[in-house]
Amino acid sequence: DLSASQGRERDTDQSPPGKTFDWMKVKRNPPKTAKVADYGLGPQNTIRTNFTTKQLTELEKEFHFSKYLTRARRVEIAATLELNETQVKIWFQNRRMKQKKREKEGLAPASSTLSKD
Amino acid sequence: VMILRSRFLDARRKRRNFNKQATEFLNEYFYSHLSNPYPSEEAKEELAKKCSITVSQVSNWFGNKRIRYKKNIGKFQEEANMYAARTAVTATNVSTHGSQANSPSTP
DNA sequence: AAGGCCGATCAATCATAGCT
DNA sequence: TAGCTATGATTGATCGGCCT
Repeated sequence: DLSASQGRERDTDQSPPGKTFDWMKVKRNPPKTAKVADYGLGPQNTIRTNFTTKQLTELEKEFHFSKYLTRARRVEIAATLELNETQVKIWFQNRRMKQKKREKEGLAPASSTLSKD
Repeated sequence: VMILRSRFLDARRKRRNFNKQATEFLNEYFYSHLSNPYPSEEAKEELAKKCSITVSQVSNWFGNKRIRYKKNIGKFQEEANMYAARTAVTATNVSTHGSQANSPSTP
């Protein structure tokens, strides 16, 4: 299946403002990475890791070399950059998505189907 | 320390606010689908076209809107009521025959 | 059964726009 | 001009689904 979903969606729900729907209650689990304070003193640990310029540069370099990682490569990079294998894996995943998005946008930023409205 | 300051110094980050009309369309969709403000890819494309922005920008807008809305629902009540009332009128026009004809403002 | 990838989204943050 | 809020974009990480 691809995307041949046809059909007009006629759901203009006119729900009463102020009501809390499920999507408003969604809560993501806190990142398992980074635990700055595991001394029992946890104000707000588990924060989004901030990659250093050095790490990003290295990751970027690797990405240019290969869009996908092999287990060995991942282990190696993780060790070198002092990151988890998961972080490296996720970084590549996000990087690929970013690349895709850029290609897509850079294909026809403006002008294309500028017919009369 | 100033180390990571340059997170990329994105020159691209030259943000530009959207047109008032674009924001109108986006908010219209958002509040008329408040129970599930997750436009499909197709819907995003339509909105992008109507607003003269990219699909990504539409996604960004909804992402920010959803997060900020649920973060402080109260702050958006006015806005919510405004758009709710707006769509209510539209809906009424379609299913009403009655009498009091009014507000045909839609050139 | 386990692990990786994709697509979408979350959530926090950045940096600027805009109003007071 | 300074300060604060509104808002678009970026990104590390999560969620659910699919595949191998």
